[in-house]
Amino acid sequence: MKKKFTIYDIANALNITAATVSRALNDNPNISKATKELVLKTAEKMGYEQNKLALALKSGKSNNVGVIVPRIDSNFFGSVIRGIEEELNPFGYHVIICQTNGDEAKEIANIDALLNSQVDGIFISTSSKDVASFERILRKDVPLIFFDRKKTMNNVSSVTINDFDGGYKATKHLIESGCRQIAHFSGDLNIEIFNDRFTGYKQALTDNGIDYIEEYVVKTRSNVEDGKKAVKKLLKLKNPPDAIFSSSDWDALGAIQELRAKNYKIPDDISVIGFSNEPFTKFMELSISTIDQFPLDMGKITAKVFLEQVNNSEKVKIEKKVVLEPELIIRKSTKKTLPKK
Amino acid sequence: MKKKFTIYDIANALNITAATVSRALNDNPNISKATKELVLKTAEKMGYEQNKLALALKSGKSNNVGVIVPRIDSNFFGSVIRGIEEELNPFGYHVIICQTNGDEAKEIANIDALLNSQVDGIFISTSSKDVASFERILRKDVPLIFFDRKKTMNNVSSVTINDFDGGYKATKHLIESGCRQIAHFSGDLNIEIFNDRFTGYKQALTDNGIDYIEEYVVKTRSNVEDGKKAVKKLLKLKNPPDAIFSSSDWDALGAIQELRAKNYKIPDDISVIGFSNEPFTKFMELSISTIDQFPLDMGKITAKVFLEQVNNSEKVKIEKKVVLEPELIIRKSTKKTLPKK
DNA sequence: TTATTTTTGGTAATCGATTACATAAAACGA
DNA sequence: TCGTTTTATGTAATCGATTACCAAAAATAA
Repeated sequence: MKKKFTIYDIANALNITAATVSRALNDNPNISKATKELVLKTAEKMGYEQNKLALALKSGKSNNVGVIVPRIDSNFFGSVIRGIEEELNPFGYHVIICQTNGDEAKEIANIDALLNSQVDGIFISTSSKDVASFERILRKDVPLIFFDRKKTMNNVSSVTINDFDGGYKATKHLIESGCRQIAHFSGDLNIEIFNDRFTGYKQALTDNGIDYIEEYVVKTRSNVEDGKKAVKKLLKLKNPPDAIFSSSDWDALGAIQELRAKNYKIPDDISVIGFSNEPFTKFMELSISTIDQFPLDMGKITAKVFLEQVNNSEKVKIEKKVVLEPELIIRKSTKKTLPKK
Repeated sequence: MKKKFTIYDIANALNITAATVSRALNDNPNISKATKELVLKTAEKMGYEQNKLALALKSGKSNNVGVIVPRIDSNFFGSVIRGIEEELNPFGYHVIICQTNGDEAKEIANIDALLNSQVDGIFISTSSKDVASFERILRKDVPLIFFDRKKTMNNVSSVTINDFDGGYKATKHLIESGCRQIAHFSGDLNIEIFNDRFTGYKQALTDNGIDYIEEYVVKTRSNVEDGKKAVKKLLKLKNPPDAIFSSSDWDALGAIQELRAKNYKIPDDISVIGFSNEPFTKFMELSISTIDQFPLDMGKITAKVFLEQVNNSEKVKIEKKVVLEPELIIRKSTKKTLPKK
C-alpha cells in the first residue's frame, strides 16, 4: 500500500503544526516567508495533494455538479454536456453524469444519490411527470436548473429552446412548400417539449386555415422503429398525409426508410421534417430538413446561469428562464418551392 | 437557508447519542428493535439524508470514478461512457466526466483534479505521449484502466479493440475487392491505436505482395476538413490511389465529399473505408464501409474489469488486457466484388 | 529598561459519520 | 443473593483540512 500524505505528515516532518502547514499552503499573510517556502518544498518533495473530500466536508462545497439526462450517447445530450463541462471546468467544477433512460424512478434515485453526495448544483433534462423530487432539491437549497426538458416551477431557472416556435416553423415550412395534409409524430405529450412542438404544429395549421385532424397525430418514442410503424399506420388512412412533421430526427429517419421501401417519392409525394439536427440528417442520401436546437450553446448557457446563481451573494433569489430560438434547416426531404395552389 | 439534518439532530431529538443513531440506521444487531424503529421514524420525519462526503472521508472511498476522454460529444465516446455508467450505477458508483480535447496538459490537469477528489478509479482514453502522470496515479494506489487509447504499462489493465486487426481487415477487404493502390489516412502515429491501424494496413499490404508506398500515407486529425485536404494531396500524385483506408469515419466522410465534388465515382474509381462505425456512415447517400469497435461493450467491460480489481481482496495485483475483436462492415463505399484481375 | 505593538504560530473546535472500546442494566444460573 | 453473561448504549478517536481565538517571541516605542 502506498501512503497518501496529509498536512499532518508535513507538519511532523517540520516540527510545526498542521494549522501552520494549512496556512502556508494557502498563502496566509501571517506565516513567514521562510516557513512558507519550507512547507511548499516539503509538500512538493512528499508529493502531497490536498484531499478535496476533507475540504468539501468542512466547507460544504463539493465542487461537483450533477447532470441528469435520459441518455448520454446521443449527439444532442452529448453536446449539451460538452458545453456544460467546458464552461464549468475553468471554475474548478466537475460534472457527474447520470442517465435515466427516460425512467422516472431512476431519475428520482439519481437525484437522491446526487443530493447525498452533496453536489453544488443539479442540471436536469427531466422525464418526470411529478415535481415532488425537485421540491426536495429546493428544500435542501441546492441550485436546480432545467435544460431542454423542463418543468414549470417557481424560483427555478431553465434553459430551453422555444419548442412551440420550432414546431410552428417546421409546420409553416411544410405549408409554404405546398403541403396541406400534415401529419405529426408527437412523442410523449406529458413532456413539455413534445407538447410545445405539438401546440406549435396546431397553431401553424390554424393560422393557415388548415383543419387539425386528430388521426394525423401519432405518438412515437424517438427511434427508427417507431417512425416506421407510424408511417404504416398513416398510409392506411383513407386520406393519407402529404407531409410529416416529426418531433424527432430518429422517427423521421424511420419514416423515410419506410416510405422509400414502399416507393414513395420524397419530398414529392410526401415531405418529411425532423427535429434536433442530429449529424446523420445532414449526410443522408436524402438529407433531412430539421430544426436546430444549438445544444452546445444550451449547455454553456445552463452553466452560466448556474454560476450567476451561486455568485449571487446568496441574497436575492434568481429565477432566469432562458429560451433559445430554434432554427429551421431546409434540406432535401422537404420541398423548397412555393405552394402549387 | 434550509437546514440539512444530521445524525446529531436525530440524536438530540431522541436524547440518545449519534453513535446509536448511526448504528440504528445501519441496522447494527446490537441496537434494540424499539430504538431502531424510533430512529428510522424520526429520520424519515426530519427528511434526513446521509452525507456521503463525511462517509467518504472516513472510509477513504468516494464511490466516484473519473472518466477522461478527448471529447464526450462523439458517438464513440458517448457510447463507451454510457456503457460504463450503466454497469457501475447499480453498484453505487457515479461517473465524473473530464474532456481533454486531445490536449496533454489538460489531461494531466484532469488527472490531478480527480486524484484530489479522491476518486476510486480512473478510466482514461489517453492523448498523452508520456506515462509520468499515470505513474502518479499508481503511486497513490488508485485503480487505473485504459480503454481505447492506451499506453502499454505494467500492472495496468486495459480494454481496447485490436486496432491492428481492424487496419488489417479494412485493408484486406480493399485488396480483395480489387484495389492495389491503397492510401491511408493515419491520424497521429504517436497514439497507439492509430499506429496499430497503420501497422495492420502495412501488414495486409505485405501479406498480399503489395509494395508499401510512403506517399500514400497522409496524417489527418479526424475531421471532415482534414479528409478533404488529404484527398486533394493524394490526387496530385502522378499515380493516385484507387482506394483509401481512413483511420477515422470523419476523414473518410471528408474524402468522399471531396471526391464526389470532383466527380470521382465511388467505389468504382476509388473505394473508401472508414473506422468506428459512427451512425452517419450507415445513413449516408453513399453508405460508408467501416470497422465497428463496439463502444458500448467496451465501456461495460472497462467497468467490469474495474469491479474485479476493487473486489480482488486487494491482495494479488490484477493486470488484465482485454482486446475486443473489431468487425468489418461492408457498405456502398467499397466494392463487394472480387478482383477484376 | 519597561511597556506596547506586531509577527508568527499554536490550540482546539468543526464539518458528519463510523467504530473500537468501555460500561450500565438486565437476565440468568447456582 | 451474588457472580456471570448478555444486551443496549455511551465515550471518544478518526478521516483531513480550515479557522476563530489565543499566546509566545520579536520589534518598536517611551
